[in-house]
Amino acid sequence: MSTKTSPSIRVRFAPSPTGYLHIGGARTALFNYLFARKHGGTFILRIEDTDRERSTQPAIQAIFDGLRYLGLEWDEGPGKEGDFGPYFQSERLPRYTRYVDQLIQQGKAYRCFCSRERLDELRQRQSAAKDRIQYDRRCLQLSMDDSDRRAKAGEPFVVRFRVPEGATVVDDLIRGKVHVEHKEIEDLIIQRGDGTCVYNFAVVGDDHEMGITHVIRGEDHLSNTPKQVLLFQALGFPVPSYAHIPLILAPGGGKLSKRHGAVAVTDYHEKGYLPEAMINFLVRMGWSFDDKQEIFGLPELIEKFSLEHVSKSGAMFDLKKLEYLGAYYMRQRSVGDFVQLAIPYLRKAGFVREADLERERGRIEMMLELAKSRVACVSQIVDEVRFFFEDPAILDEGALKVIRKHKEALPLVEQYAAKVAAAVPEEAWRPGQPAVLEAQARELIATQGAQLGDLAQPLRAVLTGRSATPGLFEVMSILGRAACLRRLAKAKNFFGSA
RNA sequence: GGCCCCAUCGUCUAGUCAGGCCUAGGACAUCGGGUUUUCAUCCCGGUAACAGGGGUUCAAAUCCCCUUGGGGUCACCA
Repeated sequence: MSTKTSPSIRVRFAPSPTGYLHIGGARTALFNYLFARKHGGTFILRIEDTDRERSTQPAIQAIFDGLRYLGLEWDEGPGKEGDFGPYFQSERLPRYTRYVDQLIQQGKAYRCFCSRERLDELRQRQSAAKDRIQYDRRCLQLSMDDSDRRAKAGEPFVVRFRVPEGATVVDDLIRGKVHVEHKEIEDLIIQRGDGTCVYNFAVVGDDHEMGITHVIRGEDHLSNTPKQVLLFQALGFPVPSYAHIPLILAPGGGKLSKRHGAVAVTDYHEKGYLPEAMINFLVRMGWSFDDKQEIFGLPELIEKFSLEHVSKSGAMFDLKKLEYLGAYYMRQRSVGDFVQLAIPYLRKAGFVREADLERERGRIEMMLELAKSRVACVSQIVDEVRFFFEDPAILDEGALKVIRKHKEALPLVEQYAAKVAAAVPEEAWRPGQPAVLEAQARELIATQGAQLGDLAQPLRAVLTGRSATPGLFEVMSILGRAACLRRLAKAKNFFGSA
C-alpha cells in the first residue's frame, strides 16, 4: 500500500458535537485520514464534547454517520477502543487538574479571583480606549499565601496561564513560520470556576497523552496555536507538528452556513450523493495533485496525498462542481448498484410498493438504466422517472413549446397512436425493445414526408409532459401499451390547451 | 479596531519554495459546433486570470516592500 511507513504518526479528528458535521469538518477529517493512511499512521477520532450546554447525542451520531458514509474509518475512537482512550474529551477532563496544580506550583499559572463583572468592565474600558482587549494581570500580584488562603476560604476562582515574555514561532507545515509576540496573548484561563479545564488546555493534555504527532485542523485554529504551543512547553511536553488547512468559503465568499444550502454531510448523504463523489469534491477544495488530474478515488488519494500540495487560500464551495462529480461517479456505477440505491427513493416517493417490487423489477431496472446517466445524486431519480408512474396532467414549459412549434402535428400523433394500436398487440410490446415502435414511427413519417422529430417531439410531450426524456421509443416500451394509448388518447387536450 | 493568515481565468487549481522551459496549463461553469427523435452523455473549438504600485535582477506570476482586497481570531465555547 503505502511506500513510506512511519508507524509512529498519529493524527486526530476532533470535532465538537454541536449541531451537525459540517462539510468543512468532513474535509478536515479526510485530510487527517489521508495523511495517516499515506504514512501508515493512526487516524484517531476524539469527540470534544466538553461544552455540556451545546453537545448533543444526535450530533455525536451525525459525526459517526458522516464519517462512515464517506468511508473514513477511524483506527481509534468511540467504538474502537485503543490504548489511548477514552475518546470522549468529557471523560478525559478530570485527569488534567493535576497539570493545572503542577503549573501553579511552578509559578507558571495562577489563581484569578476577579469577578466576571470586573472582567466585563475591564473589557469595555479597553475597548473604549481602543486598547488591546486583555486581562490586566491583577491577580498575578497576589502572593502565594494570599492566593492559598482565599482559595481555602472558598472564594471562587479560575486559573490562568501566565504567558511568559518573548515570542513564539509556529512552524506550520502548510503556512511556514508564523510569528507571534507574547504580548499579544493574554493570560488565558485554563481552569474554570467549577474546576474543569478549558478547551485550550484540554487539547494540549489530550494531544500529548494520546501521542498525537501531527495536528491537522482548520485555519480558524491558527490563532489558538501559539497559546497551545506555550502550554506544551510549560508542561514540558514535546510540541506536535501543525498543519492549518484553509477554510471552505460560501459561494459569495465569507462563512459557509445553512443560508447557503446544505452544509451538513448528512444532507448530502440523504440526497444520495455517492461517497466517492463527495470525497473527490472535498479533497479538491484545497488540494491538488498536478495540472492534469481531477478524478481521484480514495485508494489513489492515499497514495498521492501530501500536505505540501495543500493550498493556503480558502476555497469557495461550488455546487456545480459537486453536481458534475456526482453525475460522473453515478455513470461509473453499475446498473445493479444504482438499482439498489434508487429503490428506497422510489418507494419513498410512492412509485412502487414492496409487494409490487418483484413483479415490477424488470421494468424498474430498465427505467433506472435510462435515467442513471442523468442524475447527480440518487434522490434526483424521483423527478427523473416520475412520468413513468404518473400520467402527465400538464405539460412542462419545454413540452408546451414543442406543442406550439408542432401545432399541426396532432393528426400525425393520432395516426401514430392508431397505427401502433393496430400493429403492435400486447404480446409484441416488450419493455426494453423499442424497435417495433420506432419502425412504426418511421413508416408513418415516410408516407407523410416528415422528419422523425416532427412526430417524436410532440409524441414525447404528450406521453411524458416533458421535452427532455431518455429515448422516446425506449420510454414507450417501458411505459407499456395500455399507458401509452391512454396518454395518447389525451393528445388533443394538450394540443388544444397549448 | 489589535493580531494572524491569504491573494493566478466567474469557481477549484498547476506553475511560486530551487527566477528564464509561461505569448500562464488543466478542470467546473459559460459560449459555439458535431453526434442524436429531445435531453443527458460523448467529441471538437472559443471567451476568460498573474489585485495595484514600487523595488532587486540580464530576466519576476515566481524574490523583497508598500497599498488594496478577502478571511480568521480576540469567551469561565470548542
